[in-house]
Amino acid sequence: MTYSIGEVAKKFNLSVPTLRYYDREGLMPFVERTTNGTRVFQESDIELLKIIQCLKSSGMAIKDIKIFIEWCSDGDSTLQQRFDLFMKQKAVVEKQMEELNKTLQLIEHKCHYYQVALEAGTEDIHKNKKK
Amino acid sequence: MTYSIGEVAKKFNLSVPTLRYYDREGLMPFVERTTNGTRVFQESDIELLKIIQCLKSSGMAIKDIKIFIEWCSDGDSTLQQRFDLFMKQKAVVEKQMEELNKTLQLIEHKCHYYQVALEAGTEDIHKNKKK
DNA sequence: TTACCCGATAAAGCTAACTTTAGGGCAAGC
DNA sequence: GCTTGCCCTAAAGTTAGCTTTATCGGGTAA
Repeated sequence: MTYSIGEVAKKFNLSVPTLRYYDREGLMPFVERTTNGTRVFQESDIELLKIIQCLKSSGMAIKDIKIFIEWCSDGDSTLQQRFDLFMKQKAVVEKQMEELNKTLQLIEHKCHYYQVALEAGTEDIHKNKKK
Repeated sequence: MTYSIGEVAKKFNLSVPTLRYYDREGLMPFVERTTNGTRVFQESDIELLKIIQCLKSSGMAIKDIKIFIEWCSDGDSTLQQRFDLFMKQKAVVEKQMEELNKTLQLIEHKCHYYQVALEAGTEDIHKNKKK
């Protein structure tokens, strides 16, 4: 099973120019071409794209993902680097979740704050409470 | 207790130009000035900055935070809008946490994948397993 | 055979969120 | 009175991550 760039775009909910941009940036060096230059995506390219998407949503920059892709091309000699990268990225995401939790708590507090203010018809209800 | 822009910058781990940029963008219309134009931050400005930081880390754009700040200036007539905004943002952050969880799971899977590959000395261990 | 998709490239354009640069003011300490 | 360190503004520059535009080629259906 192979896919055209348009099919891949739909699958990943990305635009076709975005995929070509990723290719240009070196994120997809494995994608084959037909004789007239049309990209042909294999199942394995789809799998790699999933990982690229994953690293992207963990906040990794494209130029850093590119380095990982290069490590993939380099074979077993880079296993340690790739392991380290994912361990580092695991810590990064865990940190992000902590931060997001704090953010959520403040937002929930504000929801409650405005709920009470709405019921009272005025924000002053909070000022009075504090004093 | 009041603070200079430099003190606020340290407190929030932001640069001074960034704070001035926020001010220019309309995020800090309440901050007072001395006669010669120097900004003087009150405790209440610090509190508002915390909320701005919170909205920022939930992914809200500066121009949208500005709208919220304007609502704050408009008083009780905008209580409903502000409540709605935080409820919406709560949903946004919950969605982000879901996504981040999926990302974390894939990363953890990859950690394990490379752990096994490292122990075997080659990534081929996974290719063999699949077949 | 002409119209219409789909594919391709190169290059320019865009937006957000800052940062940097260039210029200047005021107050304290040596 | 001069240096140092903080403050100020306006305007230009930067970076990432795309998107848009212009121009082209190939395959198929009416």
